[in-house]
Amino acid sequence: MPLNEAAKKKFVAFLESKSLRITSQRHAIINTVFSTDKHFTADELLAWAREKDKSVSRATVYRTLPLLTESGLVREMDFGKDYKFYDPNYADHPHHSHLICGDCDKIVEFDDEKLEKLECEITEKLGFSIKSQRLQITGTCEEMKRLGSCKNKCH
Amino acid sequence: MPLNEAAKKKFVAFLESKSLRITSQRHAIINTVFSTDKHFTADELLAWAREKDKSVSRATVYRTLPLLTESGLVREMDFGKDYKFYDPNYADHPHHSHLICGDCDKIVEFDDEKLEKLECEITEKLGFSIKSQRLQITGTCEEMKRLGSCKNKCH
DNA sequence: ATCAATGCAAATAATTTGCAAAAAG
DNA sequence: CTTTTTGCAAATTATTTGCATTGAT
Repeated sequence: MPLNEAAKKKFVAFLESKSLRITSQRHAIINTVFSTDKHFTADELLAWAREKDKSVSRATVYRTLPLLTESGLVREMDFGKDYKFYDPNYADHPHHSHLICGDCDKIVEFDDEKLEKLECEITEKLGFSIKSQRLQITGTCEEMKRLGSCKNKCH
Repeated sequence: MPLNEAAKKKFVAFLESKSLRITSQRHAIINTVFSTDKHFTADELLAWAREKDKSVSRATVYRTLPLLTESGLVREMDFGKDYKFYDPNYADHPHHSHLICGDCDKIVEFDDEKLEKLECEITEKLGFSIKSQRLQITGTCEEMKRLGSCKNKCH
């Protein structure tokens, strides 16, 4: 998957706006993060970044992750495991939601305008204005129920 | 807040169905959990349960929590802290969502039929059938923005 | 030069677990 | 009696942090 140049540029601008430095280690981390659309863990990010630059340490990964989330380009996700996942797709799809297959754990991301509008309405009716949203739907694969496996939808 | 007898009965039935025992410590924990509508941490639950039965240990709390979530009567929640919260209101409102005030951290729970229906439709369109859902909306209090504090809505 | 960023190794803190003793059914 | 549950204390594990050194600007 090619590097998402636009996202990288935004993050570099974010760092510069806070007078933070673009070190070679951060370079490796940034390039890794914005060259995938997969959810990743801190551990995976460390391994991938090290393939590009052997000098990246675990501490630097853990120190860079909060910068990425603070910039809004990456979002911390909780899927009930005891470690966190990070989703790099908020750069391109700032409002997306997650559908998780309860059978095979595959995660589908989706955007839905009607949903977005409804959430906004509900929020305003309660006296707030919406800032952000996280929706996780857990589902069962229909294919799975009919055929005993969810080849098409879930693998 | 009075004990939610119905929820307690359901959980006791759940334990019996798995031939698990109703010990005095579990009694104290169950009574605590179903006598509040607040989200709580493991640590808080331990403190509260100990007020009822001094012999409850941290280990027992941590061993009982997964039983509560497995029963579906309590749900584990992630609000971005490094410890988990537990929500005892799924017994009475199995589909509720959370609206979090970004200004004062107050959490409002709400049910919405239209939302539920829409989520179901989206899920089916993607080839799944819905099993469960978690929605967290973060908002800004209107009162806050106008008056500089959110007395009515948020405190 | 200056000040932020690094790697390392040690610290932190929530949660889990092994085990021998206690209690439920 | 049998089997589960308990408390305790030690273990686990993701993440954080102090510090002396390095590197970006």
